[in-house]
Amino acid sequence: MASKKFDLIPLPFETSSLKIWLSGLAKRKPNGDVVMRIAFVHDWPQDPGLAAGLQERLKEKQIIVPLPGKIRLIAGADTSYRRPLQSGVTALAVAAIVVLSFPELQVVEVVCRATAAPFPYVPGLLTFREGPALVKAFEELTHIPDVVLFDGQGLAHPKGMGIAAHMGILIDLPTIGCAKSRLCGVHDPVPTTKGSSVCLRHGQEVIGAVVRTRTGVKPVYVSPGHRSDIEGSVALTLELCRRFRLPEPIRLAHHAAGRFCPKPDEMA
DNA sequence: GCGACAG
DNA sequence: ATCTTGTCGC
Repeated sequence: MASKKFDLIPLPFETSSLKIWLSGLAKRKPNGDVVMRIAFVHDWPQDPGLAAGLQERLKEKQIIVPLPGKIRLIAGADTSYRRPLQSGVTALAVAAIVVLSFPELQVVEVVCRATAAPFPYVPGLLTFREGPALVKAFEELTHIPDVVLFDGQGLAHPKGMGIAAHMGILIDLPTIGCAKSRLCGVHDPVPTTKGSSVCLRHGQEVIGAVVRTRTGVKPVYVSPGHRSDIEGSVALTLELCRRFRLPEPIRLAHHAAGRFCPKPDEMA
């Protein structure tokens, strides 16, 4: 459940179960709880070829547009792994989603869920390893964020369908990809001062930006996922980097996923 | 054929 | 990502 490092606060404004229920992005669980609804549901292929094919079909649904003008809730999502209790068994993926108020950045909600992760890590197919756990976590979220940040690429992916883009289409919300290293694309050297950024290109197309979030510290790779654009993604990412290299939502999600201890009965 | 390669 | 303690530096 919630990581005890955080103090969950009540929202200082109107965002309730009623609101998400009316938005159409919610569903009611058997136990009565109103939580987020996954807008696009699909099976998780175990075959790399089918996975790549699915990315191409999802690409047609991707929309690159400016972020919403009013942002009150921002979420960060991250996944950690835990070695199986017995060797030779499938690894466990632990997904965490932390919702923060914006611009205060107070923790509003934390959800952690674990699932088996049979799909191996393959560059370009990261979503098929982390996606199942992330979807399970999103289905328990009781607050609908205005934008979600992921620890990986969005548009800056060989097929333009990095984990931020893929998940954005599944939850039908604005998303941003913020990766710690490069997957593809080329770029000029990034000025060493905080706030500097250069374009990340793939051929003649600009697919994202390399952003210096801390002076003298390795830059991060930012690219829009779904319903967001490059400029807005870079600007918001910088606003979310208060004292560290990574934006606060992702840092907190990373921490939450790492310390979560799943009980035997709460994994798929 | 030889590298590169999110987490 | 994960296996892992201490340690160098701002």
